[in-house]
Amino acid sequence: MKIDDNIETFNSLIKRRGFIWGPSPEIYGGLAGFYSYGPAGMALKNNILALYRRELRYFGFGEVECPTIMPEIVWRASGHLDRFIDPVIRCKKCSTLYRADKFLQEQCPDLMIDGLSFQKMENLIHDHNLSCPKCETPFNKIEEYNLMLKTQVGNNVTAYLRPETATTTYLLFNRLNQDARRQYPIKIYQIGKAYRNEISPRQGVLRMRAFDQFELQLFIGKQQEMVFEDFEEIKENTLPLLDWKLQAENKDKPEIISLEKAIKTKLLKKPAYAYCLYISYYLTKILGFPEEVIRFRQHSINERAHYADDAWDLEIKTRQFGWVEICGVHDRTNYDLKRHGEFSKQNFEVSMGSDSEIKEIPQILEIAFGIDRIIYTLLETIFNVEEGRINLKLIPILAPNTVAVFPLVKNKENIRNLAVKVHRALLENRINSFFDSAGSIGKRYRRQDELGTKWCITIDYESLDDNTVTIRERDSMDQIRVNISDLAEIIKKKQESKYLHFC
RNA sequence: GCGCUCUUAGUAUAGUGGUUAGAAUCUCGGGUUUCCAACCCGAGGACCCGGGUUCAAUUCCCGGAGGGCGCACCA
Repeated sequence: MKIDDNIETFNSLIKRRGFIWGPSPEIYGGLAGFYSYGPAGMALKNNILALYRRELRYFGFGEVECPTIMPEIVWRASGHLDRFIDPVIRCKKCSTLYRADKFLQEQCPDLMIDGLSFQKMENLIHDHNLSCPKCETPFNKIEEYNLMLKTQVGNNVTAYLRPETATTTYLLFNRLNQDARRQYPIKIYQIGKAYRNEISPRQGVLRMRAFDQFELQLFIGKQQEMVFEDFEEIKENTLPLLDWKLQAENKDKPEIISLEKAIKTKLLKKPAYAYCLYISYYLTKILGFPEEVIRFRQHSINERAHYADDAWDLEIKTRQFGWVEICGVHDRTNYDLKRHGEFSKQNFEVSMGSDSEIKEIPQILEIAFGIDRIIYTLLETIFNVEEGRINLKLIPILAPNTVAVFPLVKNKENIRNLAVKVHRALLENRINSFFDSAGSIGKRYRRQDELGTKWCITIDYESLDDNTVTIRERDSMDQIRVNISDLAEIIKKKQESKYLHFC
């Protein structure tokens, strides 16, 4: 079979090898914006999360998990109820849908539209005799389009599926404050599902209606943001930064700049925020993304979310979709805690240091990853076609199978038996080993290449005499011969040494 | 959500108003094979869903769902 190095080959691989399937439920035709992970995709996802959990212990983060459904008041306080419900107008004739506020602003650039009530916008549309640009028909009344999925709990209590995990983490603030014993900043993360009722989901898993988020929070004092101990350790690292000024000049090449310099030149205001950018870069790099495909892009002022003081997206360059945001780093100020303090009538002014007299509501810095976007962009980035061979260059600890074990030929019973024995022994050592004896040896290698398996172990005639096997490396296809008794240790060692040295 | 367009085995496709719906790859069984998708034998698997027209619909028409592209949307 001819294998082309193109995006179609990649797209079919994702399905064929059981990474991502959908839209689900496929047997009923699918519902747009919902996807399932197959065994390989789920193994990859779990491996990424396991790596992240391990790394975040190193950086001093704790993990929490909150309900995915929260009552209405939470979203009123967070601001999502206002911001996630869009006013839309529908043409009576062609039923084209427009965002009422954006449409008004476009038609009447001089008017101040932001913050107007639905009724006022409706009046304005009427007063200005605005009609559908396509067919000149007048509009219906303004309707609500709710980006949050609404549900009912118990006896008619209105609740919403969370559109982000972050807010649910903030609701734990007084508990976390107690738990942390004034050791600020409090570093906490949450991994879990979030839901958004996208108008028209596209681009596969990049815009799903149910997706996994991985959001890290720093609760931190205003002073501490400016004088931040952890910053000192990482300030010499360089990041590719594309600020909004460069963007305004229509440039898309980021400037490679050290964090120390970025602070000095006021490109970044706060060392603690710079630290967050670094963390997001670190977590991206350790998955095996090459530098060339990573950049940070700063949001312009009107692109920012309602809570943000500064915002940069970590973007990955993809073949299929251009630059894709996989992570947003947001300076949320004390907006969230202030609001939840007001709405819940709690006092979130706390002492963050040794002086009990000094109290303030903590600031929040947030690093928000979309896990499904990480997985898609990673797979696309490391997908390679080399001389007609598909090679998925996953780093070893992320690969669904750590190793695969083959008998060189399948019809020699003693070779096969030894291969099974070797495979079992690896499993005993809790190494994810996969056994395969179907087809030719070459075919089995190729199957594993498509899954990103770094090492294939083959038992041949020589093995029967001297208890050695070959280890074939995925990228070079070179083989080394080792003793069966050393195999598990060798694999474990190889696996560990293959990450942690990217910068 | 609008417009255009598409939807056939796991994957990528050919084709048809009456076909045993074809070839590739794939999967399974068997043979062969001393290391990179080889070969031989055998088997398996598909017309997105609903309605209409018709003696007969996978094929034509309408609607729905889903995908692609453009517009709009994307805290």
